[in-house]
Amino acid sequence: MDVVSPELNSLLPDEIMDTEAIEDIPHSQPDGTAVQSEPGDDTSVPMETDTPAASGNVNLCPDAAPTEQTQTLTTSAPADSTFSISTGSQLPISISSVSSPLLTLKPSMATSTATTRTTDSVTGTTVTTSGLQKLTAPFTISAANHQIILNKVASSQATEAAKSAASQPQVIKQDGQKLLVTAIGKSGQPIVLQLPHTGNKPGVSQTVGDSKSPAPQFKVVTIGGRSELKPVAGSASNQVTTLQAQQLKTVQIAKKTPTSSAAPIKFIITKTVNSKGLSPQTTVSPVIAGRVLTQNSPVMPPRTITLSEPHNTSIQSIPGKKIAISPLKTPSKVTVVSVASPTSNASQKSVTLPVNVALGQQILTVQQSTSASPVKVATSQTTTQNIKPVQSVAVGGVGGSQFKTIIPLATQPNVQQIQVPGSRFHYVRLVTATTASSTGQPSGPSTSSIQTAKPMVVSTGAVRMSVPIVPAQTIKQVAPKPLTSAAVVTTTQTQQRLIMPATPLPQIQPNFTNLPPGTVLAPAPGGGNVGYAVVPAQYVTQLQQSPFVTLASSSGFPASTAIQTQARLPLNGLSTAETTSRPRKPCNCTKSQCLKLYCDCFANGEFCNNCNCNNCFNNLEHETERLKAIKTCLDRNPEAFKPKIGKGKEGESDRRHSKGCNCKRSGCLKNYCECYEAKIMCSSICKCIGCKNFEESPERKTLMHLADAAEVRVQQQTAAKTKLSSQISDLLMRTAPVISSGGGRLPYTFVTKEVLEATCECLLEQAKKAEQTHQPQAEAERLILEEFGHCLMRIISSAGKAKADCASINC
DNA sequence: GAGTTTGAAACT
DNA sequence: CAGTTTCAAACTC
Repeated sequence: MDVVSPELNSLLPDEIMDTEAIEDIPHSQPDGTAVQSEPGDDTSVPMETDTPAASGNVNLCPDAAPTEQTQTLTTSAPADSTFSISTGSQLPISISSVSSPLLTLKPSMATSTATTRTTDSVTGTTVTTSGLQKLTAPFTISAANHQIILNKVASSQATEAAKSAASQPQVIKQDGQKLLVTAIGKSGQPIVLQLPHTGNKPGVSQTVGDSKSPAPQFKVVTIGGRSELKPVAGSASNQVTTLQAQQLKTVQIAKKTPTSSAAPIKFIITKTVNSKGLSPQTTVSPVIAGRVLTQNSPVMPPRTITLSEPHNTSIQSIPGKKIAISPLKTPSKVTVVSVASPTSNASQKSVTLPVNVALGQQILTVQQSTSASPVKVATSQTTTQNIKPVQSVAVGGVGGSQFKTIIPLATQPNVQQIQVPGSRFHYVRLVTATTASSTGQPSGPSTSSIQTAKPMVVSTGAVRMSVPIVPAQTIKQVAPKPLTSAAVVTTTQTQQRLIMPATPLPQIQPNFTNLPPGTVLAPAPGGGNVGYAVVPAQYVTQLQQSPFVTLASSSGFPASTAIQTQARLPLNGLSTAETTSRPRKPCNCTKSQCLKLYCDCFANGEFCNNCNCNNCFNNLEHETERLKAIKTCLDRNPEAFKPKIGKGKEGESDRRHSKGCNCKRSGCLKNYCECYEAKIMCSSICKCIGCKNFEESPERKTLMHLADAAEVRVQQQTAAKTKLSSQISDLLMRTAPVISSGGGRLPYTFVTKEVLEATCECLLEQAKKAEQTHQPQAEAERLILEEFGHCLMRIISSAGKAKADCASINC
């Protein structure tokens, strides 16, 4: 059984995609401290650096172990862009340029004889997690669009050939094979590592198998286009610096073999961060489990991306391995990671996540297959163990499209949700509990099982949270765990959705991107053990608040409704700020069970929480019903859960309703109209009658003016109230202490009841006197006023005297 | 707060 | 695809 080592998990938050599955690595030492790589297996794949004139500098800095073959490639690039890659145990990639054009790196060959040998059986791409890493696959880095695409040859034969002739260069097919690292940050541009389409280059042979199998694209979606560099690599010598592809990743992607039952080819991208746990040398990783790390440092620590693929002879012989990855056509990007069933030790049992790319979504399938030979991953503390890759997929849609994370879950996986700092994505780490027990993972002090269960907290900037979550099946096993004070849960990201594989539901898989958050795809009857659960960001937040993933949690906690804290997902077409500033209205559904689009909560992919609905099924307790309802909605309208209001290219003015309204009586000037409600004009696609919601509409202008006026009034009133309140407060602040102390009392404070009565008596007495003397009325009034003046003078005098006395006393 | 109006969603 | 019904929000009183 495979369990992600705690160290690796602890490092994961920093990573976009992190599959830490390393399996079938022969010759791994039992203690697991180091995975030994076989020199013979090391297939040196010439890596060429193709650097466009305008591209940034690419440096391959091998650091290396003496035995390592490393090459340093430096490519001329724009001054602003620098890309450096050192292949030793690590592949450091540094991109210092944002605006630089596409940078294509073709490392001639970097082979490292590190302890860990992970070689892509198909492409020969090797990524080592234990300090030795091979980067044999050429890759392209486009700093301009924040995309780094690593193209990997998906030919099993290539690997086989490589094994047969180690000296022979492996074939790298560069067509369409991409490792896409997408950093959705400020620009929203992904970082793509891509193999150049150089075809066959000198020293590079292409295998037949490659031509048959479609070029797999591996897309790693990173979080937040931060410019900071993070130390990901373990060994000090090996460093990868990337301004935008900062995420450490260990991605093991099992190539799906459609035609063969043989074990799937695995493509492993291992970020050095993970290797930290594997390699004692690794020390740089900022991410520490249980700690809050601030990653918003302007200086981005170097990152290492390791591509490793365990050798599997059986696998290698299988041509035509495929990875179901959709072309990069649609803005929506989906990465799907499947975790093989932990229960099967049978060789080549691959649980390939059937990812449907139908919607043009980019889907990354990361699969971990259990092979006969156990994968030996050297961790500092653990012995040989199979590490299940845990993948998080972030789908970054253009124009506020949906972000989703699809994670295949093992049978009894533990999930750790990771919030990458600065990222708008939530990451989920899945750990197979059963594997931990079965593999007899070392029960060291800091056993991985325990650590994995613990929530990771990674803080960077405003968003800083990594919380373990459990898969849909094990949701009831979540035990509440108080968050640390440092843990700050923010859901500032725009629509974030996590798809957690729970059990297979093939019929829905094609619509992953359309699935609303919170969707749990139930396993299809007779299907595999891999399913999907679409977890909304809110859900992640919910889980963050209490859930504690226990590995051996067979005892089910009842599905906690408490964790269903309503989170705020951006509404259609609205920015996060807009949505976060305005809490969603609770629904009042009575008949729909909140499982129809009538319900705004459901329509927005949210769980009901603090709503006024009756007989609500839109919660975790009714996953099945909810799933079914979602499927129904999707069947009816595949885009049912997509935002209705698409963002225009340039600001709000271009926003428009995707379907248009059908208003008949409201003139589209009431909130009945979805266009008006969204504060957008009706467009040509609207079918409304008597529409007044157009630019030149006088009614609309009047309404707008009235609205503006009302708003102004409200603002003025608010300002006036605020001012008055402040004045009163100020007055109270000035007077209250005086009154209490007696010193410095204002004169009027001396006008007590007694003083007032005395004054009145004086005035009356003066009036009587004038009356007795038969003074004219005017004179009488003068005398009275004069007496009043005298009274005031005496009061003031007394006040001053009292103040002086008080002051003297205080002194 | 109850009742009415409205239009999207669901249904036929 | 069109017409009708259902539904819940928006609105009015």
